[in-house]
Amino acid sequence: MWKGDQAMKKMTIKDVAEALGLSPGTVSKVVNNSGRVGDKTRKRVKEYVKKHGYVASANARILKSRLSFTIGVIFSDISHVGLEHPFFASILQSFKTAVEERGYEIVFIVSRVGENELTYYQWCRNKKVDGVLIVMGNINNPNIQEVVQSEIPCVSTDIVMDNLQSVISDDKEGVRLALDHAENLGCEHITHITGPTSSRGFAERAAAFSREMEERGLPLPDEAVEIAEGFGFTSGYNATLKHLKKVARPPELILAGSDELAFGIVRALESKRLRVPEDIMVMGYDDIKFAKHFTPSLSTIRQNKEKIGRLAAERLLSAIEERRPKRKEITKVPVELVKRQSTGRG
Amino acid sequence: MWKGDQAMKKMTIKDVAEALGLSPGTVSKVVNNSGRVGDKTRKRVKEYVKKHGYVASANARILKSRLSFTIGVIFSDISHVGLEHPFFASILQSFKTAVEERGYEIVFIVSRVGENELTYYQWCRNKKVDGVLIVMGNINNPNIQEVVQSEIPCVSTDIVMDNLQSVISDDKEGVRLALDHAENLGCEHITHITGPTSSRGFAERAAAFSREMEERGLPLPDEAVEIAEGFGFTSGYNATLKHLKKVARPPELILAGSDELAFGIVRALESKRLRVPEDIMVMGYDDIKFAKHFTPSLSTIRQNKEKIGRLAAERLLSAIEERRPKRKEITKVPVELVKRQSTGRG
DNA sequence: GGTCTTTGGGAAAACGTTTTCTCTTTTTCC
DNA sequence: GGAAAAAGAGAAAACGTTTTCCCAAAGACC
Repeated sequence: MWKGDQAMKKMTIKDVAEALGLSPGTVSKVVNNSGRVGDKTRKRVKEYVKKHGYVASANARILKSRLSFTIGVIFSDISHVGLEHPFFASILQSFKTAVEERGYEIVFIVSRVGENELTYYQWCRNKKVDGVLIVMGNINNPNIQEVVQSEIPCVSTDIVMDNLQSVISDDKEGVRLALDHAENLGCEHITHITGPTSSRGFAERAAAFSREMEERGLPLPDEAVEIAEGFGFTSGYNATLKHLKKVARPPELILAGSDELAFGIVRALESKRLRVPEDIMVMGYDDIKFAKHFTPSLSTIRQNKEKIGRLAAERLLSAIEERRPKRKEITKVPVELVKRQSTGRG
Repeated sequence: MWKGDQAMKKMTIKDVAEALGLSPGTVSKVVNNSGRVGDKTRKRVKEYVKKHGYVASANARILKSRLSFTIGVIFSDISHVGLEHPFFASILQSFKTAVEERGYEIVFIVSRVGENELTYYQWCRNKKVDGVLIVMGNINNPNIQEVVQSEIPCVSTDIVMDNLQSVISDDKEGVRLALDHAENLGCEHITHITGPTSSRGFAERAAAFSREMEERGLPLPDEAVEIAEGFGFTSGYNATLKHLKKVARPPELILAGSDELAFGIVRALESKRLRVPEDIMVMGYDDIKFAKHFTPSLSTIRQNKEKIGRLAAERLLSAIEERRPKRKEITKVPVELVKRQSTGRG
């Protein structure tokens, strides 16, 4: 027989109070370190609680006190790749461990509960989440706008909006580092292949690329920026073939908007008998775990995913605990150039 | 000024009742499709609720009705790689979408809340989760044992225990397919390099490997099974070097316990001037997304991660909704051989 | 028309906390 | 020693639901 048959009854605050000859209120005060309680009583309660492993019902507590110690996570809906996307998964992981260290937990925001649809904001109110992390979202999504403009503290590691704190990589710097590297390698004809510009990161890098190229006086024909229709391997592959058809002569270096795109780019080039890096060099962006195991190992701009997640957690928790009014604020996290074979001298 | 200043007051069931000249009880009955309510009233309530987007406070509901529509997820603690592990992330993702389709949501079980430590079981009771998914866990962890032996419905996609439903790959079949493939390629001297056998999957594959090798009458010296000290690239790399030192002559094929190990194995071999697949073949296990982009692309045994997650969800939700007594039950999900370059003819 | 059911809906007691008062008792201070 | 202040603890009212009774009205039946 399974042990559940003898499942102990859940211990409530009343049980504790009774066992100690106190009132529930007093016990509550001890547990929450609030209110005034005598030293002796305090100690007695603390000991009992520790010994018997009492812990307050989360739901009752939240219901009464409107503090849930819960962070809602918006992982967008765009297809259900979510957790399988290494870059976002990394950020979420470090955010998660950071908030957990401070006693919070994360929960995914969904827009359906039972039968009826719910906006993100309604859901958050409903659940009384203390804050929201947007790890992947679209600026134009009204659901996201609503929650960002609401009274609920938010932070994003992806988008930038009014009233929203963002913790993101310094994309301008990233592109600059990439182009410095390219110039050092003697490359002048450079193409940027990136993902849909509906994603802020891609858009920003594309813009920075054009600006930088111009400033450096490097050639910037229209075809120098190619937008792939997605962000995976296949998108990079197809975009590359398309690009090669457009241009008279392949560029000397291709800067990808992400590592996954770069993988596709490299394979597409190879399929056209162009060797990387001998005939053409390729740089990625992100430095996901696999970039260094790829062949050729991928030169890339490393985004500090761990730090982004951790910083986002700090910002959000401060905002929650200090009840600051919301305002737009952007924290840029430095990026780093990682040189590997894909831009190595042949 | 941000919209939060005018944040609408949350609508409660009382507001709805009042607006319609009804009692909260009646509204509740309509919302939950329970109890007896006249057709006209029912319709009136439904319309109002839909129009004004009322939705019951999750916490109040859970507190009263002991049904949370929430699944706790145990992602173990072993380092904090969790979400960054492609195999487990995939399973979790498909589990997540499957339960969300049925109106449940997932939440990560942590063993600390505020200041005090909590066992998984306590945490579950505290949160009133309806069920638990163990996506990565250790049989010997008392915390896990406790929750598995409790009255809370559980399902695992990793471990196998008494009173526990498991949805796992057919590892015996996987190893058989791998060895069939090896034999077809004319390999006899085969080594298995796998991860720590504290993980069920690794242990099972190692066992299956030895058994199968014996049954086939293939050579099975002690060194034929090498246990790496971890499950990442580096572990595979080091284990391979260690293995090569032990043996007089390298094996003809190495079967890895996971793709990530296989990546390390291949690179280690290459560092010793052994070409894959010409000099020695390598097979992975899992077929994570990157296996096909690796060079050489990795032959592997594909675990159907999507199906495992989905099936686990189905099993768990049925168990919850049908209130079946718990018992050990293993659902094996078929695996599939994927032939790629790492075992291709040179 | 008088009983017997059915039907629709409300009252109120939980669920397990937190928190604001209030009330004693004790301490402090001159 | 007495008044004022402080300290310690309890009572009770929320928080927003669900659910069990219970009661009145209406239908059904002979």
